[in-house]
Amino acid sequence: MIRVLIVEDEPLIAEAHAAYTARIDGFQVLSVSHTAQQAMATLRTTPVDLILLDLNLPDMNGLELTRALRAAGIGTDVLVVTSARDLAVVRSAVSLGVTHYLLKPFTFATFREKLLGYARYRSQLLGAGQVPAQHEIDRAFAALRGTAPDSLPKGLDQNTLDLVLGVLRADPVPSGLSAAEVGARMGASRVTARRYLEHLAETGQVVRSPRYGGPGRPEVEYRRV
Amino acid sequence: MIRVLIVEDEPLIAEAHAAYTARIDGFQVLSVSHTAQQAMATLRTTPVDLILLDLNLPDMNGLELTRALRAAGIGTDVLVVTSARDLAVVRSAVSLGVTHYLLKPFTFATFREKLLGYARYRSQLLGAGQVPAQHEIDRAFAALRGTAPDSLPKGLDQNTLDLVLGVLRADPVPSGLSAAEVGARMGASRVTARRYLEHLAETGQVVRSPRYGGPGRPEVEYRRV
DNA sequence: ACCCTTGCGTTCATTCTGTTCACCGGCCTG
DNA sequence: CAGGCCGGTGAACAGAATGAACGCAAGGGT
Repeated sequence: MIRVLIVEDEPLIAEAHAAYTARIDGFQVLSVSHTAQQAMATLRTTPVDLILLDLNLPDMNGLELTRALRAAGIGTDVLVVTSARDLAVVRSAVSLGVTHYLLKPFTFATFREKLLGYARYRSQLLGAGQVPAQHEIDRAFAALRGTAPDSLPKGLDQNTLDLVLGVLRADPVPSGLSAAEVGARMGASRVTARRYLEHLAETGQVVRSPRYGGPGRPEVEYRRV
Repeated sequence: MIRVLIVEDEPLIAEAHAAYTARIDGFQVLSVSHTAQQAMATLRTTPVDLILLDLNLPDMNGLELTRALRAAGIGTDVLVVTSARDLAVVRSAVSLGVTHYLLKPFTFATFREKLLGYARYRSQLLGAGQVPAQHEIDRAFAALRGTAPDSLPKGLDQNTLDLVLGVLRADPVPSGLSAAEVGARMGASRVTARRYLEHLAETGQVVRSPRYGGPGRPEVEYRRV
């Protein structure tokens, strides 16, 4: 059982994370802290395996808390949960040894994927015996970081999805593209392009809007957000 | 150009690592330290991107040096090079944010693989723009940790792998080949060809892309990078 | 109102994928 | 030398992803 400490100042969100964590086999929420001070105190008295850490705390930045932990010789693994889309923050987090970096908002599937990746890493290192070989270490590192992608609904293919996204990104005119245009540019049919565009629309990565003008039914154009 | 500091007490080995590093495109050996004190002093005055760190130093354990760096707010990335096959050491290293853990003795191929993995991680994070999305962070983490092991996974044979690579190289059309085509050209079944092509794809030596056209499910074509 | 035009949204045959499982040959063991 | 095991292969199969075809929806023109 992996013991988890949740550090999050917003009570509602902390509650949500706790509920998420409890739903995953092998994980157990040990405690919830709302400030960095509180977290430090808890960690001094209670053995914890993994910290779910919000970076935005009232009394101290989450990265500083991590640094303080490391300085104190506490090597507990940390999973950062934040809405900070800042490259410098990501790099700092990596250098401080956080196991994963999860951007808010996230779906339960994404959340679970990260926790399960951590569980894999853990079991591989613990189960490896006393004399790990290079390839065992590699496997453990890969389990830690190599993420199983959010599984797509049936009928969709990751390669094709990447192609569609590539076409949308590469479009010089940011006004949007119709399904037929996307299909032509990626070398597939309108039907296929549409399937993926609709998926992207449903998952909020793209917006649909009608394009009026000529005679006939208006076209639907898709634009990245 | 990635600036590298080598920290290794044994002069001969330090020299070897420096030579290895210099042989890899994009890496530049900035300095060599033989003690932790020396390394600290160098880092205070010189900007360094990556530290190749031997754990066994005369004046201080390498992990302690790393912890001291973090405590001092120095987030330089660290690649640990050691012969310590100790699980606790590996876990500590991870929690302190080392990018890779390389067991001595190693071949040049293994060494280069780790450095190139780091270079991939770096370029992905730097090139991502200011607003990374979750999947971009995931890709960067995967590049950092997803390693291609030297030894082939079970079920694969070096001779067959060479054959597949030969077929891909000999292809006059550089547009890519399907698994069935590769299989036919090497005199093996599609299933076998696919096994090896997928391995090559996972280790980044080959890219997969769908090939659309007529009715029916699209083919996957594999192309060397 | 009415028709005309044009693209949408869906269905379904088609083709290739991904996986499983039995087989074959070599190697170690008793 | 028999028997079991293991690593590598391919035949067979279930089903996944695509596009041609088609009826209908949604605009403009008169």
